[in-house]
Amino acid sequence: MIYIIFRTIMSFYLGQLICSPSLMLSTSSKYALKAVLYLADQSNEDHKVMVKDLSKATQVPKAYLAKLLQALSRHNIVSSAKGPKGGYFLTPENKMLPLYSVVEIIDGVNKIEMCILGLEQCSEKKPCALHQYISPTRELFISTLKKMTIHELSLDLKKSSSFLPL
Amino acid sequence: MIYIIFRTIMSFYLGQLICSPSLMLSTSSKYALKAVLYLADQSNEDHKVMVKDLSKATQVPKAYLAKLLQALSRHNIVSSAKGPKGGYFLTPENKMLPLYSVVEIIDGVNKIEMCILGLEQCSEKKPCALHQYISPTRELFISTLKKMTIHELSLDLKKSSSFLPL
DNA sequence: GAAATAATATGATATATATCATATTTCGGA
DNA sequence: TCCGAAATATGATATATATCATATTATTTC
Repeated sequence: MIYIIFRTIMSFYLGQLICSPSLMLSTSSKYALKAVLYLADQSNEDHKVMVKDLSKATQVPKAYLAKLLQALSRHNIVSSAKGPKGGYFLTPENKMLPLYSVVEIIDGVNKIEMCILGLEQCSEKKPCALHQYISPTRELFISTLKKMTIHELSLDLKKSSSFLPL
Repeated sequence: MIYIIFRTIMSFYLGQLICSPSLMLSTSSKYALKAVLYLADQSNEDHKVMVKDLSKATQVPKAYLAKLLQALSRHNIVSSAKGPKGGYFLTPENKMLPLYSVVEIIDGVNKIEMCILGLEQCSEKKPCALHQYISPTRELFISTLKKMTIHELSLDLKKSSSFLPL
């Protein structure tokens, strides 16, 4: 309670919210990516991971993560098995998928490709004021997400050139 | 009401929310940028624009826009005058500011520069799995926002190489 | 084939964000 | 110098998003 009040005061002082989620991706997408990353590193057909453990490893609330994983599973981005010895895992085929697939399912294509100002009418032919300047960034972002496969990322983790999230 | 139900069903079907805000920037930043853009094109010291009119032009709810403008005004990103003949406007100095200033005030630096997975511990030295791949995009994004001045954008509008939002 | 396990499905709640409403201050003009 | 216009400040409400809780279904193991 006191914390909330403090936060509110500080927020006003700073003219912004504290500890708000970062830009670029939605919180949901971030959570999903974290989970997929963990699965890429730790799971396979013979070693499935339960939401419970995924939740601990990624610091994402269990039930919320479960919903995200269900969506991914429904769209065959991740694999799952019910019952004892069950859990989530990634098949080699899953690992070949680009990160884009994850974001696509969670946030949706429209969200990813939408004009930066959120203008429906904005297009190459009738660009908004920011369009031409932001286009390179957007294209780089999207092509990066499309190029990077889950597998690649897990290789980095194996050779320790990157680290798993807490 | 019916609409809400329809939306919910469709959302479930698609596995995602419909018409959700785009990525990259927060809705607030988008609104603020739209307003600033309009001001850059339409206002000067002798021709101030009231929130009411800004609201109409940008399709942003009046009271919400007011709050955003107040924050910008408090931080001298935009100028304002109270009373009759008052309103918001941009001075030449205001126009020299980069778009980054707007986003900085509305979303905050932390939000802009935060790790894409939202990991506090992520850094050059201890990068998360996405860090190295996303860095170019992030840097391009930030440098673009820092380079583009409000003035530049208004020039585009004048020579009609871009269009004002509805 | 019964019991336990874990994903799936669904609904309810909390929090953050966006939106609305109203009071206060400041300024210009009659 | 008083009235009205407009920004400012603040609080209240609604909506979207994130979080929690529970019931259902499928699968393994004994």
